[in-house]
Amino acid sequence: MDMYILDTFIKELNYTGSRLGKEAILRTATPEIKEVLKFLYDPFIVTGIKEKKVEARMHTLGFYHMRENPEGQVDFDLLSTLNYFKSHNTGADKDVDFALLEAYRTPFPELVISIITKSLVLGVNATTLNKVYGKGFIPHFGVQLAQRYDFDNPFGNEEFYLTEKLDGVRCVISFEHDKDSGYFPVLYARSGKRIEGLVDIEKEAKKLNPSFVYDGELIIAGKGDSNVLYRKTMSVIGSNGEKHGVVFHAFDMVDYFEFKEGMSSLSYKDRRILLNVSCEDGKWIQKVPTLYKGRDKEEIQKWLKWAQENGKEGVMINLSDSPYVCDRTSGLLKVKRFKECEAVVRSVERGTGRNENRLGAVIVDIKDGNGTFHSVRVGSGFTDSERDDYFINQDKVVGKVVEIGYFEITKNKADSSLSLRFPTWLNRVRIDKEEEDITPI
DNA sequence: CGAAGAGGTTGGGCCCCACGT
DNA sequence: ACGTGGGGCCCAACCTCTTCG
Repeated sequence: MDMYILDTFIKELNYTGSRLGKEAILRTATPEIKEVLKFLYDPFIVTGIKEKKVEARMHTLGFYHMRENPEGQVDFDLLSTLNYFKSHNTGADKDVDFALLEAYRTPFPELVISIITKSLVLGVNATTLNKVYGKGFIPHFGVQLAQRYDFDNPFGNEEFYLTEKLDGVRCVISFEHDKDSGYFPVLYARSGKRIEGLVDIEKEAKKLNPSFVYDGELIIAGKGDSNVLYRKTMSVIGSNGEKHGVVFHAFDMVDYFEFKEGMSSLSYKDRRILLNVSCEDGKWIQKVPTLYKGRDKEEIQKWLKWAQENGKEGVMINLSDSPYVCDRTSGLLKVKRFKECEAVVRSVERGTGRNENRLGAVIVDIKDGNGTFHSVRVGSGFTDSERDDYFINQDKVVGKVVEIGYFEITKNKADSSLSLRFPTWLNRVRIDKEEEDITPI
């Protein structure tokens, strides 16, 4: 592959901000460039190598000050190099070293490294690539995702169903066919990655109708704080081998082929009836109960309150006439309440990528009931101008009391220190308060 | 002209893997 | 043998810009 052609292609792509313009440039890609794009955007290709490992090995190997290699090899077989990392992807030192040696043979070592670390930013994504190169170019697995319900901007006078918002791991049960074993269930995470080893659920799933796909949430069985159950679930799902004690809570079902196409012909109302009659509650597979069905929006408030009082994450609004869409949709809405607390900003941290020369996050301290401080990073919620401003004028925030939004308090497993889940910057600096005046969480 | 879509940042916390001690 | 840190993924949040309707 001519590395200059690749470099020019990428520069052109980055030069235009227009999405339609990017599409036009993508159409000019050579088959080899398309392979590089496939490598970059296929989420199932991982290399185990990111910036930190690269930096560390650059240092060790003495590449640290070599940023360019104008004498390098222009005609370079990049695709074989990339292919190597498809199978050598545990991030071992020898593989990082190989990546560096290969990269520095070309005139564009940084470009090659950014491809291997999959950190090259082009302003396109799988959606655009598939639009240009055809469906299936980048494998895409989509499940229906909810939009946030806005109490100030509600939907019309439509019928809806309320269900509990479950805090676990999203899972889709689909069926495959095999000459020897017939139909057998396969479990997928939201990303399309297979979840293996859930043998109890797989066994029970054989009773389901294999011409449908079942959508639900995995949660460890048992009673207790939803925070604790969530983390136990993550622990079990994340580990290798056989997994036991996890329940699949089914909340939807879609025809197998319609799921593949991305949309159901049946409305939620009809799918729910189907689910009620075709999915029998068992030990490891259970239906998510309907909390309310009707048009009275007061019920949303009522059930949200119920959820909060009972330690639930929130509630889901399923609009009766909406089809199942394998994407984020306004036919499914999530309702949950965020909390706010006070904190003191300790330091400002530089960001990466588009935030390279400005604030990426701040490190704040929250205070517990004993007056002990706990460190939390907050990096979401800043506008670009706030990132610029607070990076240059750090005095505006460092040492100041601010307000932080969050979903829930988390406890560190090892040392019982506290932190916040989904922390966000609200840009409320309390000039009227000092560190001593912080309200404990 | 406002809504929706697409893209790119950022968080906590879990596991596995590689590596140094 | 054991602790530590990086990478990948699970849960996300939010902002910005372009295009659509």
